[in-house]
Amino acid sequence: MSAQRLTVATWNVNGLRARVERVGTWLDAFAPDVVLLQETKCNPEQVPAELFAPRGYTWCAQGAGGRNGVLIASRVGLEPSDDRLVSAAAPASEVDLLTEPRFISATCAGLRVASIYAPHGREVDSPYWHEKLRWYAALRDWSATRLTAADPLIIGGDFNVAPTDDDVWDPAVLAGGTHVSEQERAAFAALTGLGLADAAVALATPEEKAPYTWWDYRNGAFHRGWGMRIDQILVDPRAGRLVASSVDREGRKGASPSDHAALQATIERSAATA
DNA sequence: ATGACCGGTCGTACCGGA
Repeated sequence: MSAQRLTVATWNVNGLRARVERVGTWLDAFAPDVVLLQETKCNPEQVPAELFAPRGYTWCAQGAGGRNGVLIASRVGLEPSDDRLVSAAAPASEVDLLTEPRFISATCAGLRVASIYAPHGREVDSPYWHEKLRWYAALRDWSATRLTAADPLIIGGDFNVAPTDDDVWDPAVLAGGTHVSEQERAAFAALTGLGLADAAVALATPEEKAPYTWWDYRNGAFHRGWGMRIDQILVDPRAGRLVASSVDREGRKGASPSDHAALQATIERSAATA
């Protein structure tokens, strides 16, 4: 029985139009089968088509102006979905982040994949932070529904949560802020609690913990190691066996990087499930 | 290298990011 390997990669590019050259270099180097981008900061019609078509990718995108924006590109087939995140609860203030382009899903090679950009939250207990939690509840509900469907589920993106203290450079410095609060961590844990594996954690070892994916532009944070692991790929075990995960630290170096590094995960699917 | 941000915008300062 043969096996098929499939690599899914996620990257918050912080402006796709400003990152065309780097994204192209990265696609050529890693050749991911499925690409999940966040913070494209452009409308779908502004997506640089020359990035994808010549490399054999088809893509779909959500975007509205110069903020947020998510995209899925695939070279193993792509069937877009118009699913949206829906909340049973109304927003508690005039702020409604479920209307922003932070979620898109598609079916690629028999897998349902989603590219997500979780809200930042700004400050703990602010209206934006409460919206972050409401957004997470909607993502959990959507994920639970998808896990009852036939196609295995993979969700990748910028979750804007560091799931444990191991995922930040200094818990004491960050205490009291967003990304590390008990409520945000519980919201993230509700997703893994559905049975989705955090790929980087699943493949980490005692000697090499799951690597950071984000470093602040300011204060030389990257070179000081002041990072956080806030980008994840969550994998339904039905999708296959996790065999590799890596973070492209090189892509965070040099001139004009994103403040996020790309994260790749490779699964091995049996021929029976492919 | 001992110092340190960036993209996008009805813009040339400001917002939002994490």
